[in-house]
Amino acid sequence: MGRSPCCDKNGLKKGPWTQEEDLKLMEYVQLHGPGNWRTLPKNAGLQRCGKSCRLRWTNYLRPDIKRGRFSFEEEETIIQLHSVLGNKWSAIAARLPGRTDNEIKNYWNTHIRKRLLRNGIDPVTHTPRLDLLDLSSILNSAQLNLSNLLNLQTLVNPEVLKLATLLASSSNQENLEMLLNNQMNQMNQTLNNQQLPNCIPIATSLPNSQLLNQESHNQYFAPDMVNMNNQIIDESLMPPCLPDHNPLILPSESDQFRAPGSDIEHKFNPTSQNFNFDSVLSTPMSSPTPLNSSSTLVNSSNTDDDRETYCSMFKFEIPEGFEFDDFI
DNA sequence: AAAGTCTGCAACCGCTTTCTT
DNA sequence: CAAGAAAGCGGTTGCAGACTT
Repeated sequence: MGRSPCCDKNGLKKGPWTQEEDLKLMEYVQLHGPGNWRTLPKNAGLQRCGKSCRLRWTNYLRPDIKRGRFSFEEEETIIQLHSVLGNKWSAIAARLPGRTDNEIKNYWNTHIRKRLLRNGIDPVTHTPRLDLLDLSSILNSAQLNLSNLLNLQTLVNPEVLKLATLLASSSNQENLEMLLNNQMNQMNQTLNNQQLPNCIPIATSLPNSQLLNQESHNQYFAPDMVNMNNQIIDESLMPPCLPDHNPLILPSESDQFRAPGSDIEHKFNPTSQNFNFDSVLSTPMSSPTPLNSSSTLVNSSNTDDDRETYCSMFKFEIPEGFEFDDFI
């Protein structure tokens, strides 16, 4: 037979916890440690279900819980992880010390999700919502080479569409045309060269100050982290910023990088002293239009509602056969 | 100032997985 | 091995406070 019931549901209190109840629970857990929630309410003198006690402890009373507003880095991390893990809040919370899955879930639903929607990005797929994209204004642009777009229709770059959505919503037609022309130049070069087997660099105009801070960076690129070939990656060679859609996959030795608009290739080689991401980033772009011409639109402002996050320097494709569930 | 609406979040609900007997 | 409860988890709700009309 199975266990006996954890509690008799009749007569148990529900709803908000009082200070007295919190105190009883905290004192009991401090003495006996968390766990054994079945017998805890009775032993602690609480008229609560064990499940309720466990939730109260894990979501509110635990001493290591970080209180207060989510930082910019935390928010960025949540977005990046959600693009990979989806609504696996506990898995996301495991990588955000001091934050609970419930807290992250609430923050996602009340803040991040709304902001993504407002920016025309589907919060489920993390891709632009094409139904909101004003394509007619793009296609009617006098300066835009329509044939280029049509030729590239099989290479729709989600990053282009994402940025185009933002720009379209800002009614800044000039910047939109500049950006699309720039992106098309880059894609044409990629097409011509037929390279970059596993990794496609994505252009951004972020200054280095908006890359991940050290703490967040260390969470993903720990000193003992290995690449796909089980080789330990030198910390100094790790990317300065989280990859966009797959922050937990590091490049393998066969991966190549190229700065946007540049002809110079950089091969990722953890054992080489010649490779570093800064050299990729500092490679001058050959495009006639500086990408940072749109920086006023994509820069992070750090205000409450409009902290747009464009931390993506590189976008990594997920290797075939890679199992997220195994990874998690 | 009052009523209505919106927002944020703690807590609950119900399903699935894990564990105990 | 099976039954059934505990634990874990994501979705949803209810309510207090903030904001708007």
